[in-house]
Amino acid sequence: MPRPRKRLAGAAGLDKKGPAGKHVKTKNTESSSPQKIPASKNCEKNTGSYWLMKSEPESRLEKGVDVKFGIEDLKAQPKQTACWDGVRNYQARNFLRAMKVDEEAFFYHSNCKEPGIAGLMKIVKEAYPDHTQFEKTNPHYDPSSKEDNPKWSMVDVQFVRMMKRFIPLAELKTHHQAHKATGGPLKNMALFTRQRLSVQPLTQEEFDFILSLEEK
DNA sequence: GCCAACGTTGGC
DNA sequence: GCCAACGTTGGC
Repeated sequence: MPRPRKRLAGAAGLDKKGPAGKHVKTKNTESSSPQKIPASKNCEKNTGSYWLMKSEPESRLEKGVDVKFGIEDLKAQPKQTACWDGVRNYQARNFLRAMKVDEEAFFYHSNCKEPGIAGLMKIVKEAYPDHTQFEKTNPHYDPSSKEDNPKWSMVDVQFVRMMKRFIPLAELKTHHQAHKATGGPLKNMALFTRQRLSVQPLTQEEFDFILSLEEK
């Protein structure tokens, strides 16, 4: 996305930085399907999908603007809430549009010294137009997007908690490789099979397995 | 800083 | 519509 990059925007009107855009900008075709995530089908609580969203925790200038936005930055926002702007990839955008309030997402640190999952957040506002696409000085400005038909969306996310311990990418990769060989929950994890996708879905099994790693 | 992966652009 | 060139993502 953009790489994460993102910046600013406060959620709900505050203006601070939001999570940044996380990665991806790109435009693919609108045809990427909005995805279908297995939804559970009942009406209990939390039957929705799980997500993983990437953002860069270390400073990096993009068009002169620092796109840093790590989990500590989210935690520091008013109400520990921020908008996730800057996504400029159609497939990632479609996942943003599929998110429902209260669904949980891992906050993944990318393009940094130690990449991996830093914590948990939840969706507190469903997709709405990403205002940064219309701001000429924003690193993710998209001159092809029109106000009356915005191309890009964002959601608001709220910090839930840090992982009990940071889960490094290298560790996830080790499990992914073992699971590919002998079967296991991370066998098809998007982090490895859809390498550059900054917003991605996780199955219940993937989510639960990753949470179980906290105890090791 | 290098570079592999992969999405986008644009000539034809 | 093909595909080479190019730009971005993001690990290492």
